[in-house]
Amino acid sequence: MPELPEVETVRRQIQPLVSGMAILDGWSHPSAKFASAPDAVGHRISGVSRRGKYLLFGLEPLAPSPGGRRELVVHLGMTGALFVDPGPPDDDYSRAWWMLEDGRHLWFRDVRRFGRTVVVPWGDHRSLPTLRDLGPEPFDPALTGATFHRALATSSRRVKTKLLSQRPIAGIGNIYADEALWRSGIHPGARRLGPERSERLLVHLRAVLGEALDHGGTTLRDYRTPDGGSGRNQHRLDCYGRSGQPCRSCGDLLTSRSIDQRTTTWCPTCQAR
DNA sequence: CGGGGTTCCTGGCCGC
DNA sequence: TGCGGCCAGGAACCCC
Repeated sequence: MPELPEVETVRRQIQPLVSGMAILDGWSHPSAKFASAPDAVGHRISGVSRRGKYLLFGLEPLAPSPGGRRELVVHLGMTGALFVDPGPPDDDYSRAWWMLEDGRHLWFRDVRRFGRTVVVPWGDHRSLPTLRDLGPEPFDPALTGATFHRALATSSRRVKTKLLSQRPIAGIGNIYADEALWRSGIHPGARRLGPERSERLLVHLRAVLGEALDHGGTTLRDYRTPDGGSGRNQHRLDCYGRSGQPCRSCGDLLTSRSIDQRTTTWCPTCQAR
C-alpha cells in the first residue's frame, strides 16, 4: 500500500529511466480509471514529480498542438506498480502501457485496479478532487506546528480520519498514520488536538516518513519498486499490524478496531483518550 | 460544503 | 481439493 515514502521511492527510480523520452504508442485497460492513458501519445516526458501519493509525468507536445502541455497522473492505489521493460508487457494485470521512442515500454500493473492513470491538461486537476485540494507536502517548510494545528482544527472529525483525508497534510496512509499517532501518544479517535499535541504529531509524522524513505518504503504485500525491489521499512513498524502484541514502549497489548472503515491499531495505555 | 455511506477490485487465508 | 466468507483499503462518487 504505497504511501508517500513508497511513491517517492518509485519516482526516484523511474525519473531517470523515462525523462526526455517521446511516447509513440499507448494502450489502456477499458476501465474509466485508466482509459485516458493513451492521450499521452505524441508527447515527450519532461520530468516526473510527486504530490502526496500522486506521480505527475510532465508531457510536452512533440508538435505544436492546440491541446498544449499535458500531464500524466498516476496513483498506485493499493497494488499498483510501474515498470520499464524492453518490450510490451505480457501480464494479465497490466492496466496501461506507453511505448517510448527507443522501443522500451513504461507500464502500469495493478492487480486490484484501485489505482489510476489519467492524462489531463497540464496542472488541471479538476477531475481528481483529492489532488486538487491536497494539503501541504510534509517537508514543506511553510508547514509549521501552528499551520498544522489550524488545519486540524477546521473540523471535529477524528484525527485518524483527518490524516487520511490528505487535507491537513499530503501523503499519509493507514500505516504511517498509525505509526505517527503511536509515537505521539495520541488516540486515533481524538477529535480536538491542542497546539502542542498538533505540533508533536507533525514532528512524528515527519520522522516516520523520513525514516521510511531512508529504508526504501514499506513492503507488506504488493509494493514493488520499478527495479523489482522491496522496501525494508516493514521490519521497523512499531504499531501498524501489531494488534495483540506488546507495545514497544509500555509492554501492554496493542488493540485495534475499525475507525471510519479503516483498521486502526493503537496502545490503550500510551494513547489513552 | 462538510460529512457520511457506497463502490470499485482480486488474491490470500481460513474453516469445513 | 474445492469453495464460501471474509479481509486488505485510497479515493472517487453520490446524497443529504
